[in-house]
Amino acid sequence: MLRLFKSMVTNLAVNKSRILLVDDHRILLEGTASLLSGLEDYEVAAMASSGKEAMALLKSQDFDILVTDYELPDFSGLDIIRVAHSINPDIRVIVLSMHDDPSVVRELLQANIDSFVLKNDAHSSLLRALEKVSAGKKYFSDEISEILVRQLNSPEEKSELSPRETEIIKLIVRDFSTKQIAEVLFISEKTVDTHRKNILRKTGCSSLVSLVNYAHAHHLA
Amino acid sequence: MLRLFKSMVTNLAVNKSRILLVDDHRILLEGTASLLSGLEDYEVAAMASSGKEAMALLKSQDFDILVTDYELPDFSGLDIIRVAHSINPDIRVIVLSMHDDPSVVRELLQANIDSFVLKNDAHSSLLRALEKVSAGKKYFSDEISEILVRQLNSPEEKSELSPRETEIIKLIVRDFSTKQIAEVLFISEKTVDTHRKNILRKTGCSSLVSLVNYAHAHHLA
DNA sequence: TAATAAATACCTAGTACGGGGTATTCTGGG
DNA sequence: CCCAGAATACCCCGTACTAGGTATTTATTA
Repeated sequence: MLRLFKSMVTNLAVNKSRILLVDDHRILLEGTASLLSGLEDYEVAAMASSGKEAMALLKSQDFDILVTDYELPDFSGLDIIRVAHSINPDIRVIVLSMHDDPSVVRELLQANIDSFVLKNDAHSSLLRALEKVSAGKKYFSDEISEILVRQLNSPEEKSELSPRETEIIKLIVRDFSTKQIAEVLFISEKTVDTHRKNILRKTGCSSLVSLVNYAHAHHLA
Repeated sequence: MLRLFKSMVTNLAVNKSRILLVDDHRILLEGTASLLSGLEDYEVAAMASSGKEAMALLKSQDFDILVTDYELPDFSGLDIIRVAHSINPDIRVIVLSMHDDPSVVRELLQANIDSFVLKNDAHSSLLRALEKVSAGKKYFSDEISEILVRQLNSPEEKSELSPRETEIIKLIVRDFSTKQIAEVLFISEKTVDTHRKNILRKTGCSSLVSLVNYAHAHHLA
């Protein structure tokens, strides 16, 4: 309603939805920005190629829509989403990810995102997502919807691992040491240690080597 | 996008370089096409999101430049490059990859590619690559150049793994400890230790965790 | 035969991991 | 309002791994 009013009295630029675009692959970042540059209702107000940059931008500017990658070098897309929501609870969040890992999808849904689009979808999926979330609706591309249905049909397949543990597994598989994990997650090494031990116990693994194998087998990496 | 694409195709001047763009992530594909659509000297003549599609296009049309991802679902980028070269030995090849794995870089160089650009480079790297290869020159982005230099500075490290080392990698991935490996191979723990260190050095891995990832990536396990 | 690579074995030292605990917030659901 | 689970943090201790070496024996091959 507010936007409708603005469109009547101000120029187009004012009521364009301000998008923050986040992806560590700058080629994709700039390409997507180029695709969106022709649209009337949206403008890419800023771009970031790391979690740190994204968070700085979120703190210094207002955005209507966050379009973010899930896999980032420094932070998880989830971290960025949490920060974004804490600053502006009404921000629409579209996650653009490469992997359709069910556990990731579940994590993100719990974070109350508005849309999930795979990078191998056509860009029309992204456009549809923008339309839908602008209208306050949710949008999930076909593959993601399938995953959702599959999860509903097999509730017993729930993971025993907590979100935090899943997060840490991924860092371990990416060869982050306990110390490094502590640094990027801003927690104590002792805490990471505890998580690691709990992960090994829950997965039945006896070492990081077997855990990496477990991660590959369960598509957690 | 369709309109955009059509305009790119119909807008062609006779001497524009015809580009075939290959990537399984269609969002990146279309974004990159959009980026290149403004250029005078090039036109994205066709796009493919799988190796199969790409090969069909290579057989049915002529292209001057192949811009391809390395990681594809059905074929390796390398396979496409070989097909491209076999059809048109003069085709320029730019590889756009996510990973800067030294062994992948080496493989690609042996396939006589003209340029290697990382996806997290700015798109200006891609533009520079297009210019260079059009002029018959090579272009490698900074990170890749570093890898090349590193390989030159350590020429004895073109090393492939010895049979014994391959054997030991498999045991490591199966979560055998140094002690256990020594037992099953009837050799000293110290020897296993030496092998393990040589393996880490040759593969460029820094820990057993990264080694397990390496093994999975190279189908050694 | 001389050179080379591979496999073998050992040394020292520091760091990280694995297994056993305990304990304090903090949050969501009943 | 309380409880369970999650996330946080710390303790000890022993083992395993990482990183820098050196050195011998055995094939292979130029």
